[in-house]
Amino acid sequence: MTETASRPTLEAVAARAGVSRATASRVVNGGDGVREPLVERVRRAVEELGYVPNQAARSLVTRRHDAVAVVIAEPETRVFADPFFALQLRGISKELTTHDSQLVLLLTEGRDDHVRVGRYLAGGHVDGALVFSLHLDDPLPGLIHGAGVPTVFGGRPGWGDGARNSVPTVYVDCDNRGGAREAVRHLVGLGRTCIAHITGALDQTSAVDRLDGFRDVMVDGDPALVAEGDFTPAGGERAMRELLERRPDVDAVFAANDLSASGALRVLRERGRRVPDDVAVIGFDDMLPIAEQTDPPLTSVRQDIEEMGRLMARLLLRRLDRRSGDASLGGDPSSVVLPTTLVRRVSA
Amino acid sequence: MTETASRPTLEAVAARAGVSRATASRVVNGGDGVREPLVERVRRAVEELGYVPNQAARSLVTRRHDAVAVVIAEPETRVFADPFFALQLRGISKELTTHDSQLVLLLTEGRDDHVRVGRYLAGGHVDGALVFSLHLDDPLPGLIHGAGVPTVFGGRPGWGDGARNSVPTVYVDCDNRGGAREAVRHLVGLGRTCIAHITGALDQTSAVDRLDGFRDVMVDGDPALVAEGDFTPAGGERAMRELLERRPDVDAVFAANDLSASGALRVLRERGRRVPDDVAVIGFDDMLPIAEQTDPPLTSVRQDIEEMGRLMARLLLRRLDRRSGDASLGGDPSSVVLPTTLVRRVSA
DNA sequence: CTGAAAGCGCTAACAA
DNA sequence: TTGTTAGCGCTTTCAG
Repeated sequence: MTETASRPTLEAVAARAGVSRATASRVVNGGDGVREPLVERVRRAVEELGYVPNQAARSLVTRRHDAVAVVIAEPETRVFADPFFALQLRGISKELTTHDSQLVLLLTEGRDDHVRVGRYLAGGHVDGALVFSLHLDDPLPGLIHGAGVPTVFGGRPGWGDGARNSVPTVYVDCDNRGGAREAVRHLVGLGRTCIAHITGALDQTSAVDRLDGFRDVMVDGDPALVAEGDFTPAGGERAMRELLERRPDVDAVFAANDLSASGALRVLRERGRRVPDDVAVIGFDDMLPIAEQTDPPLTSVRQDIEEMGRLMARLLLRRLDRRSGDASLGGDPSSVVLPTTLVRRVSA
Repeated sequence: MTETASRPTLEAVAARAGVSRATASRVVNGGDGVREPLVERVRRAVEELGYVPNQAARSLVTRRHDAVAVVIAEPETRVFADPFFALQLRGISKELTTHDSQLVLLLTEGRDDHVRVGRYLAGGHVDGALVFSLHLDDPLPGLIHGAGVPTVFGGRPGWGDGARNSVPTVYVDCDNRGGAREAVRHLVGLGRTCIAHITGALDQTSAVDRLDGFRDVMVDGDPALVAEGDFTPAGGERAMRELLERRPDVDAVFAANDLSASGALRVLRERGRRVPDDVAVIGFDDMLPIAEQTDPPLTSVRQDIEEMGRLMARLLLRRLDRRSGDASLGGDPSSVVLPTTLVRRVSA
């Protein structure tokens, strides 16, 4: 035990099994085309020696890394108020795990970080990237494209559905616009006549899409009934105050997410408006720890966030497989938009 | 542009700069002992070619990976209600970034995952590990120790401060016990006489330590004034109800974290008890998005979570540096316990 | 079906 | 100070 504790190599496994390194390698990588008895012997040797392949050596020759970068570009602290990313990560992690791929997390906070991330991706350390939280003016997509790494985006990027330099953009998103429409229609169905919207941060497509959904239903709505928020509770409060000032007769609010809805709720309570009697409120995301804990519990548009994460990973992995020969899987995967559902609670 | 897009190698850089591969390597790795003009030439070549070192090749010979695993072992969904992990991750990420180290995220959900993580760590893919959220019966520490990877734990592990097989356990935690004492003393100072405690999940040391702190102050307290929670709002509600039933005269509550405090607050409101007039409430963590959003805003024991993450990473990196020669840095780093501060808001 | 041998791109002795 | 050279551990033709 006082020997050098260096881990056993394939060489050692081969020696112990009485085969060549090549055969040992074949067995370790699936064992196709090796006769059963040998397979068995190698397996045993692996077991006994506690052999684990050296990923570095393997990558050096295969040029695969079995690792995927997850880039979260959120300069604001929003990330932390919102369980959103944790859920996505969980979904991604689950999917990657089943494919024996590792998750390399890249958090960025400012301009410098972008450069760093770009370099890292260009460095060929990972097989692909999953990228979140793009803002409209984000330099990241450019850097990523330059790096030439297969990428799937979380949320529709701001540059439109089209191809970008002949590489089609693949993303996973929920039906923000449709979900918003459903929420507003529900308010209409409740008999509300003065329906307002608190937007999200309008440099993100999710906020824009939800606003569009609102307008789809409220054609000819009073522009004063739209107040700009930023997805935070504080933003929701501010917007709600504005709204109350501009249109005291407001009887319903659709907020761009649960967090801003919770802010709105607080202002309404403070002003003595009863929810939902005086003002009905609907959020978006159906983030359980928020929606269920507000007073009153929040009606919200649900999106399956963990599933979105899982799907992103799956699309990326499929694309990677396709690349490395497995031509079977049909064409290049394309973007996916997941449906939403309205979850009714007390607030509307 | 239609050429093979394979990235340039050191060889190419050397050729372009008119030096040997060794010299090019030296420059890329800091350039010590290379004469200025050559350094300059190599730098330029790197620039022009857009050279990025192949990490796999480098690891193969150096046996360093410039990567650290972060293991979050939280089978419950608590992770997502709580911005806790996101904050720690941010701290860790910042620190790792300044050391050019990568963050490999390992999320585990069940027994199988533990095995997988153990194998991964044993596989020598990373230089070290940062491990969170241990529960008392967790098999992970054993696996990790077996893997022989330098590790720093987040939160005091359950097996005591001592060494484990001659390797001292290093962890970073906040002063849970002291913070709890301060909170309870504050309640006493407020003139409260019937002070209750809602515990966290008692299979975690943080919950046990906070309970101990409570008892430090409330020696001879009525055992009926301690109700078991689990760090969730639902657990907090349940515990609060019990408490109200067992001791209707309760006039103060110290909850093991903000989430359970928020649950308690809800029950108190529902029962018509005014906070803080009838019952004073204190939480723990001072998680802003929670503590500031409750009604009324929550007095809480603050711990600097991001700093804890940063510190964990720093300790680990120092240990790694020490290992690889840099003997300068003094002895092996030991555990750190960070102080807490009581943040007064309205609830107490 | 199996083995021998040639590298993948890089660092680190060792020579010059 | 710089260059030469020998691998790091693995996969993958190519013979046998």
